[in-house]
Amino acid sequence: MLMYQSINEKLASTIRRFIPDFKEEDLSFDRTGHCDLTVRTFRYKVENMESLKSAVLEESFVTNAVVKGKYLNLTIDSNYLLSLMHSSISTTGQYPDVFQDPERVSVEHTSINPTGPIHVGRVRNSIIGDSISRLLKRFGYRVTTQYFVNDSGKQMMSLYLAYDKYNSDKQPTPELLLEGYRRIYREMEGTGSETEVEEMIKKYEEGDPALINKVRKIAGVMLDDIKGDLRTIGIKIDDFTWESDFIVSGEVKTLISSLSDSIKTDGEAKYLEMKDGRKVFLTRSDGSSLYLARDIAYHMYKLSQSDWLITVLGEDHSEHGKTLTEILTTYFDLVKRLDFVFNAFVSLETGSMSTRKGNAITLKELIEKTCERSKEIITEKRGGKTSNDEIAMKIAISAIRFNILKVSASKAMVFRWEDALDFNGDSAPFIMYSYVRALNIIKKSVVSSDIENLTLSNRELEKEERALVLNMYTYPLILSEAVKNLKPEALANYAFMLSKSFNDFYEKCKVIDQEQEVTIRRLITATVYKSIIEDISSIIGIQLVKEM
RNA sequence: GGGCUUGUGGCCUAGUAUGGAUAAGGCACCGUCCUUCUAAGUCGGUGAUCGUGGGUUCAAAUCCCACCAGGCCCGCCA
Repeated sequence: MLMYQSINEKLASTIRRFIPDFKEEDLSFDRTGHCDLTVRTFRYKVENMESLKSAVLEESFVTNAVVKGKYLNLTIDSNYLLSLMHSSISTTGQYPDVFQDPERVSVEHTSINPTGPIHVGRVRNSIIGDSISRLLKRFGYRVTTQYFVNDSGKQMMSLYLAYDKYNSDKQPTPELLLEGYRRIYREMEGTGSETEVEEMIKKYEEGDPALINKVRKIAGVMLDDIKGDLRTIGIKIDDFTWESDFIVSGEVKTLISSLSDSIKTDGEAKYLEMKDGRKVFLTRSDGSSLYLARDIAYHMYKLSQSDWLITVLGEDHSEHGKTLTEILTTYFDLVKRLDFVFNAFVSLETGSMSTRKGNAITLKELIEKTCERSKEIITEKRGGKTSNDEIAMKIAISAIRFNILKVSASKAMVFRWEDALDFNGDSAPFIMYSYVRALNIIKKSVVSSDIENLTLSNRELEKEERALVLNMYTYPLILSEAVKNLKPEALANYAFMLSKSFNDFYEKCKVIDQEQEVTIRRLITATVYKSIIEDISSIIGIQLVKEM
């Protein structure tokens, strides 16, 4: 949790001396160019705006106040804000400060069936989930990331069966498995017969240890491939749980019997009736369990070790999320916090992506092309000098993560190569480049060693400098909102806005070779910017570089 | 048919939770700025009935209702 206390809180309490029911939300940083911070008084009866103004002016950090209709427009002392941020960074190493929260949070994401390599459509879920988990860690929570591995359904059985039928004499590789998977689906579609797979599901469900071992071995090959791809873009998952574990351990059976008072039956199949009348099935009529039953068991498992569960799912699972929530709250008296984040799909201009159809753009492919493009640009910028592969890779990965994260999760995306390979404007390289500029200023400045002990004068700042300081000051608010709404994309958008603001500062306010007091102040400004960008980058997965 | 969700300049997006001042950016296009901390940058310009129609309000991109269009779901699949 953040230690930060904003000046808004202090101001609000001062204002309450005149307006007892004043709410902090009527105090906001101004984006229309009238002032720094505005007080809106529309909702309240204010007899004397002038006396409110004088009271607010008593706050040392308010340097000016102007009444404009129902608005009270304030100018804030930028030097004060800058010194707040600077002292936080020099004493604790970061702004805002943070303290460890004992609450344990579980973040489940990705959880794709290991029937093929991860593709651009799926990786959105991973990027959002990973960013949320890093965001909560930054906020002080104890976070565990989770992946639920489906090894018991039709898709997994088909993958295994295909290997067993066509390629069992060969060493299983992701490519070989994928080829067999596509082939067996074509055959099943052709013959219309799925009996072989169905029999196998039944055997699996009965807990046949030899079969489970073999299927997991095959699934493991694909899963390792997925893990490797995720690792490349900086994503690590702590805990992998296999669906079949809950079948083998008998937890699914225990769960179902614990629900026996509420369960209804259709023939031999067991289901629960939801409040809206929907029937949700837990078992088939042959007694085998269904995904919902196993996922309830999985959620119970996660609940046993966490205080707050977050599950990132594709939007096709939104009904499932609703069902789970209803079951956990009504039948298991869940009091812990349970959140689902749904992401809309990424499609191609030609339509949806599908591993089975083979028209998906894999993450590998995306990384490769983006990296190539990145190398090209570096070579171009450096005037033909050799490019640095490590820097190119970091730029590529950051660009990929940023491009996918920056769009709100609920919004459908169309993947276009031209957008993916554009490193201008609203992109990670823009932010990374601004960061390099800040580093260069700090590196080249001669007074940097004394920066810890400097005091700021009260001299008026340039417009661009003031704007940057104010924008940086709001970082903790952005961070808190992102946590509250589970919207890591807010940080991506903020990082871009802040970098744009830094670029304005960079163009207009020279740091080196100015009057010493000006140099120092601007150096501190650049240092705070550097710190915030490092902080955000570690959350949204931008891999900063020292030169570009 | 029912449910969920999205609709903002030519294209892409932010803002919608908690209504508040001339709707904020990016791409593309036209023009500007490198002997000064890296031009992957800066500044200026063109370009918006915020899907449509009603309603609530002193005030609506934001709240309510209806409609239109796209996406997703409505399985003893996962």
